Amino acid sequence: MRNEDVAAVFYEIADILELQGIAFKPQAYRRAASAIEQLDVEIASAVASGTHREIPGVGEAIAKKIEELVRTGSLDYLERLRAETPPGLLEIMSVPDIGPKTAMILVHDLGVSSLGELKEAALAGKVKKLKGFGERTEERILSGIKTLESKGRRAFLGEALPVARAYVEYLMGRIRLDLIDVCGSLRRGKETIGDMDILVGWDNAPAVTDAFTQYERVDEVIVSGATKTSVRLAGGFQADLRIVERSSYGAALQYFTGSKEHNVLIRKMGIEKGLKVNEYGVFERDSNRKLAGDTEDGVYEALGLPWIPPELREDAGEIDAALRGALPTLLEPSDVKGDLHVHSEWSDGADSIDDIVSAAAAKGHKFVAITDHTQSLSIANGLSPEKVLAQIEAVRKAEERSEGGVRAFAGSEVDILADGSLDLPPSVLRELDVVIASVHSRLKMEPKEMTARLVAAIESGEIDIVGHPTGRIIGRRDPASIDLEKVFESARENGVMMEINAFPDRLDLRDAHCRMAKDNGVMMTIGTDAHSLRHLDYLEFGIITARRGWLEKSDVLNTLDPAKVEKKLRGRRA
DNA sequence: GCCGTTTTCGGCCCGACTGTTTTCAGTCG
Repeated sequence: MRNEDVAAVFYEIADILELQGIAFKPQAYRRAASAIEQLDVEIASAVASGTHREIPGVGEAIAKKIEELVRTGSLDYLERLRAETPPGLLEIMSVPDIGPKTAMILVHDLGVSSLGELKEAALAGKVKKLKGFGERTEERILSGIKTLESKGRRAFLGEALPVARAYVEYLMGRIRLDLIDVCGSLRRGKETIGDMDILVGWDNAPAVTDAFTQYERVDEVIVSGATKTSVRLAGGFQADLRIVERSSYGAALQYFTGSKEHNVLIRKMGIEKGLKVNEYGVFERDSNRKLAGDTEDGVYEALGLPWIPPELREDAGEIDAALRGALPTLLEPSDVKGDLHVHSEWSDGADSIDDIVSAAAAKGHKFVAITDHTQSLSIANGLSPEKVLAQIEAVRKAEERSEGGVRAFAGSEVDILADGSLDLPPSVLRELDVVIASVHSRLKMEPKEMTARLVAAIESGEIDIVGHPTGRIIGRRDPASIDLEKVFESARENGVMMEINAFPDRLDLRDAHCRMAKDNGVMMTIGTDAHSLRHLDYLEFGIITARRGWLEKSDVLNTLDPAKVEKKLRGRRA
């Protein structure tokens, strides 16, 4: 069982307990689930060493359940909970505005047992006749079901960020705003986004609300009050606007950035210090005197903490680290000097090497690596050994022709074949400046086999980087079953690096795995996996992922000057 | 179910908005 699988079990338990009207336990299970998700070791090895009991939020009862999950792959307790849950309840609770109480009434008093039946009942006007229900509630339920049907998956960070930035730009064009930020999971850089939160500090709330709801991409205004408005954008994406007085802006920014779990800890710290923390500021409980609120820095300072970067605010040990003065100095976008994974028209990319080098120069890169696919990936027009050698010459010439002073590395994204061997002979690999090795086939191997396959590639001594190490595609393909700690150990011993693939639907390694790699002493690289020039912009998402993985400048190869990058890469042949 | 410079028992973050209400519960973030 992977950490995500164990977390999913506890999230489901929390949902069912909540449905049963049980208080506090759901939070306890959610806290444990979230901690396990963020864990920087494999849960199985934590159990093996007995350290799973030390995970925050994991006590005696949950520890036992983790052991059972790791040992048997399933959990009796969850099976029992499922069995006693009326069918359709969880599904019905997933409708916006239907929580545990409402869902229970619908199932019991109306006798519906699926979303479809609920919709039918609402359309037939049966819902509004229930005690405590009315016309508006029935409409809301129908609209909620419609939302659910049209919404589909969460958006990738790479999709949502440009939409949010366009919205902010529009608002700033309508009204002169100096205090406006995107907050929520977007500001924290989560890999997928449920909805976007925009915060505005201004004294004329109605004008901002009007501008917000009049945006051309707004399909529907869901709620609109004095300080809070929610709309649905074309395509089903929800956007929330909060307006606060300027003097509360920092507190609101902190509050609406979240995560919820991080904020709960912040407020508990406040309580211990006799303070009340809300979106308006930090107040003394007794006198209600305001201690902070206009800046986010000030809020943390009032609690005796340094400012914590949004990407770390996940209740993953950041508050502890802050108290100890041990927060990492995170990688900054300006630290990153180039892109280490780009495809050209030689394989399945859209652009010429010349155009890629020029585009990299225009973006201010100091280097770019051309890394096309190899022969066995015929679907992507993979290159034969002869073509690889020819391409090396082509890259050298493109670099000479270029005017931006960009160093162009001749590389390859060589396939790791099923037996762990590489898709190009050593004689060719040794001519290359950079060798990324990736798995593109037979992704569903058994964990032992897949781990051995990656370790064999790492131990070959012919590669620099493992590309998109888990092979996951967010929302579509699960990560391969791999013992990542074994892979990282082998990588450290052999001086091989792990890629953060910045493509929006990959982000692989993901945040928690970056942290795991770092803890295992492995160096990381960032590559866009660009297949066209506009994909070169994806570098940002790799940087955000690195930050969420607690990575510092010194953990990432891309922060070095070209000469030093080259020296490090040449190291594999020494 | 977890947790402890106030606690090993008794707490557990905080406020906006809505709808169906005569004063508040449910939901959300």
